[in-house]
Amino acid sequence: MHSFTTARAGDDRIGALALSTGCPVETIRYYEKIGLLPQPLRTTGGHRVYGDGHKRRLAFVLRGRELGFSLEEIRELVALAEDGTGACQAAEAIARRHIGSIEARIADLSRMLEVLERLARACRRGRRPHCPILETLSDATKSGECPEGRRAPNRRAPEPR
Amino acid sequence: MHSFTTARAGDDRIGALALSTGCPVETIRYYEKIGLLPQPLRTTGGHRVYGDGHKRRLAFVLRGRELGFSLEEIRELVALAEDGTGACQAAEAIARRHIGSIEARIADLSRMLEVLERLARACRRGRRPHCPILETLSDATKSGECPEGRRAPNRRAPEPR
DNA sequence: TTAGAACCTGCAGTGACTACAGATTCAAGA
DNA sequence: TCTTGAATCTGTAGTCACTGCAGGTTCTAA
Repeated sequence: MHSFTTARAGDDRIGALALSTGCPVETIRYYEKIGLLPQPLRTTGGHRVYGDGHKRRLAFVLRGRELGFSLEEIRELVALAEDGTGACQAAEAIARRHIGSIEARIADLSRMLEVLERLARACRRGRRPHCPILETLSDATKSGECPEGRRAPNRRAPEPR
Repeated sequence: MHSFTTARAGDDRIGALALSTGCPVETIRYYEKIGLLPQPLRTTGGHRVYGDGHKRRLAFVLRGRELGFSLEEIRELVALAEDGTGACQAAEAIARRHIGSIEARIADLSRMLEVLERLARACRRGRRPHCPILETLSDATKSGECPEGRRAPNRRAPEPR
């Protein structure tokens, strides 16, 4: 009937899996390539066939990404989920570390926002001889500076996008 | 005395410029390569020599980065700063757009933070049969889900780092 | 049988750097 | 003048998490 090497009810091709999870096909293949998803079965022609185990694993990864974990962190979390002993403490440690970095990023972004909104308001009030935004960028002694003065050199980019 | 093609008081080598701005040497060269900084003069041996104009331009770029602008946005802002006519309105538009994207990123991060903190607290309260973090990742119908249910597929990564 | 959708592999590009190799130049001391 | 070692040079590759494309193969429905 069909040419699956091992076909079961509920098996999906990559396109169907992409559709049901909202994860692009290319990304699924990428996750497999870097070892975050196990290799699925194949049809005789070489097309991937996913069973329930694969689907659960992909969902795990995607939920991790929604919470902002890096793929390396997710890799650790996957290992913990499959291990068991002491997993909860280790998972909590990963989460706390991640929470710290999110808080730091929010703090960074909030500082930027504050300065930018002040500058944009100054633009709007207008009738200044020069643009407050461009002046601030051209010369930090002008209105845009942070209250605490010159900040430490930024080794990591503030907004890597 | 020295071998500058055109030497002036206040001229700096790349190392001194890096030191005074806090911007790594490699990054300065990178900005030059992508055309964000103009090509500096050179010594007869080929070492870069920076004058005040270059220093001001680098400072402009770095302040833009501190405010989270992308290098492309900074490129536009540089052009506006050198142009003049209507520059303020254009600069404000760029800033407002940037403000919008920062607000969106803060909102994303705040949502993540909320879920993560709830999960980490649940871990700490402990004595559960299973780890709340790992359970949430394994099965979204558990405690970690957002109130509005399954979110739209995330085409852009939530935290690209 | 055939058309076309879906899938395959492999590679290149993104942004904003960062790191390295291997060569050259510079400045200061002997 | 010579030497030493720091600073600089160019060019390339790696980072993260994908995304897009070229060129080929397989699958499925009519």
